[in-house]
Amino acid sequence: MTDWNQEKIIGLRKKVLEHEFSRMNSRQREAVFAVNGPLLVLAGAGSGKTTVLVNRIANIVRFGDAYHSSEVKQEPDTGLLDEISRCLETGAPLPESACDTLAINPCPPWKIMSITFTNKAANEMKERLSSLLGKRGEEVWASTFHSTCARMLRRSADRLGFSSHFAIYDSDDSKRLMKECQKALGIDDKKISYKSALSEISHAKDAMIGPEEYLRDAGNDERAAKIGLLYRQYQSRLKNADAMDFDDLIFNTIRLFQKNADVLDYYQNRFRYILVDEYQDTNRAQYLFVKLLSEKSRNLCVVGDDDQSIYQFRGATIENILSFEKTFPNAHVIRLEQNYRSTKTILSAANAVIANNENRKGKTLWTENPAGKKIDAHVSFNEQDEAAYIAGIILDEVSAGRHFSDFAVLYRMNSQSNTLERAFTKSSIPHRVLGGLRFFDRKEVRDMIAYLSVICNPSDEIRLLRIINCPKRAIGDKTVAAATQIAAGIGENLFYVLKHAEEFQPLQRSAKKLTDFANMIQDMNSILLEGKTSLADLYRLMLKKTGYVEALAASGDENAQDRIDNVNELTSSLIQYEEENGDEASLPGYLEEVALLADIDNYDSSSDSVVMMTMHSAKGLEFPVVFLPGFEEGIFPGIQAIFNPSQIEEERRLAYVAITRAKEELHLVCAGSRMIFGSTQRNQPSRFAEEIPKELLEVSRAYERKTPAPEARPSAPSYRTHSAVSHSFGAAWKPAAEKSAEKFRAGDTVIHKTFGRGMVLSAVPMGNDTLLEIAFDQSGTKKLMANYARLQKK
DNA sequence: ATAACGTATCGCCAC
DNA sequence: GATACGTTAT
Repeated sequence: MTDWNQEKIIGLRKKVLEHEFSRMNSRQREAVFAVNGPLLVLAGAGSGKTTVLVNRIANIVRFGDAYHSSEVKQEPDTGLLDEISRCLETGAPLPESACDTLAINPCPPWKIMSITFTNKAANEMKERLSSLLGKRGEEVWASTFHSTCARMLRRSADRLGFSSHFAIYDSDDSKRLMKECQKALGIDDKKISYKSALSEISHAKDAMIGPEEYLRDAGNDERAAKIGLLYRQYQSRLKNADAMDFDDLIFNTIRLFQKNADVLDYYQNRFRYILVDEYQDTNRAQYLFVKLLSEKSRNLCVVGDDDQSIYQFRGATIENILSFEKTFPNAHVIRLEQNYRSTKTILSAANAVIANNENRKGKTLWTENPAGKKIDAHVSFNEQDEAAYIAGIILDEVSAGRHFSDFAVLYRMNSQSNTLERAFTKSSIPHRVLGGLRFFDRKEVRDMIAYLSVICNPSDEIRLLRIINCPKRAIGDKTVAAATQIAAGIGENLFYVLKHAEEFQPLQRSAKKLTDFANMIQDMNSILLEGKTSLADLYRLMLKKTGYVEALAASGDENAQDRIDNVNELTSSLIQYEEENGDEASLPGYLEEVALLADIDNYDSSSDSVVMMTMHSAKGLEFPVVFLPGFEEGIFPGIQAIFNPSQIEEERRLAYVAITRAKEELHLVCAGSRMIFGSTQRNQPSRFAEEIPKELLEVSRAYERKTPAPEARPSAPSYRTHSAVSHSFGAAWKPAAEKSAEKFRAGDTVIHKTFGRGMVLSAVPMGNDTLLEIAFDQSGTKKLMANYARLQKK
């Protein structure tokens, strides 16, 4: 092949690749083609980072490093070259054979690891990979840190003295376990709360400090020494229960790598490319994990935004992103600053707010999108009015043609959701609340999970303790304490003691109850091990044997039916899991999935309802209209952050995340007074609202929306005026029950406050309300909800 | 010894 | 406002 030919082929190849990824901007393409070596992508909100990640993987799988390579594998025959040129001209997709010819060092998909933050993001990644790469896309390892580590640990669990089906403890289990440890060591919760102990231990694990080392470091510090003892006890109990907590998953994987060169070597060779999303939210241990894995290949790509780092409270360190270039010499850095999501107004507001932070890399997002509406900053009287205000806007805009699913309400803390929810229910606005009490956090569901865990692994003491007397089996605290003590004394696990209760003098009295219980668990364990029964059937059998549902029904609990429904709902969850995983399905597998589930994972954007969640959960999502209630000092920023500059910066980043979720419209709402933790507080509007340039805002106050009440004065309303106006304000918006009596039908002539006179064309009942189609004399035909359109019949 | 009842406490964000 | 604990009734 002549030099000339080679050059021509390389040139053509570049053209083809650029064409293949032509839907992206040049910066994004740069990231897609920068395949080898460390790469840091600083991706602002809405700059298309998921697209970049997915396409980068697709490029690696299909073309390898062809874009930057000067190598030419073989001279393609002229027929193929002609065909490629034709495709370039017409924009037709490239034949697969052409990809093969052009590719240099393409990478099999299973050699690529992509780590995301939530399962939802991982699934989205998998879906987009499948649509881009077909079946090959499914072979990419795309999951969260925790599931990736769990997967690796199960393979080599024996090296660490765990079984391959070890249990994963979530924070509730950890909490229970820590309380047991405190009890065992006689450490008063008032001196060292289980919370502070757990958080200390979590930090220690993040720094890769084990219990013994921690105790050594404690020295003369009495408190640290006690925590060290708790730490040691906690870990030894976890080990005995064949269980790991969330932090252990990362910690133990790193230990596994450090102590077993062959294992590390295997994974270093196996994964040629590693990609990490949301890198700003990784902690030290996660950084170490990624660093170890990529040491050989050096092909590490991390994507993140220092301005969106909102998990420092749980150990994420912004250092990881700020010092990436130092840690990985010759790292390539690419900034994505074009935003495709929001209007100019929203983006300017976000930029203005985040500019007040000191500690950041600094970047300014821009967009080609239109300026859009001004940001609505509204001051309402109290939290009920705030909720009513939001409900009112939603109804107005739905009447004007928006869908309920266009709206999101993002709040700082879950406890804010109640008032909002009540207002929505009252106005029959379909809505879903994410977070708060998750399905899998409900007591009865946790009980069922505990049963399944114990059936799977009877040495799981924490779960065993949870269910031993639930439903009531007349096994009391004293008996349990005695049994636990015996177990510790003879070095066997609790289950063994229960099973052989007759042999132990102190347990004589309750021996039968204990052995009955143990036998029941063991029977089901045998059935599980036989492997002939489906998980759903095993679960049904378990319900029958334990009599849990009957006990619930007899309990007289007013929510009994709900709880029974939840217990039964778990059957569907098991069936679904089995369907999705086929032969791979296993009880430990199911339990792992459940343990690593985040509530955002259940978010399904397809149903037409308003979604409510915390600002944290909303990271990575976008909505046409976003409401941010509680935009007040003391709520957001939260009271605990106000006197701490670094926490204020984190809150401000959260504000930045929240604001940039909005595509078209943003509403900042605050309340002049609010009931919080049982007492009424009067909060100033949030400093973050003050940081937005005035010209971007459209400020309104509650009394301006309605007919101004004569006693309402524009500045600092007294408590009296406030309550009076608040009442009339609330009443004006509260029409659901009263007004629905007024029925409209086709042919009626009506008057609307803003649209004027019109005639009802059709009336379709919808839930508690009626959807009206009205032809207005002036403003054309509109669809309105009868109860909220404030129509007058003529 | 166990269960039911009443009282004190404490609140965010999440894998 | 729920949940964890301590107290009392069986």
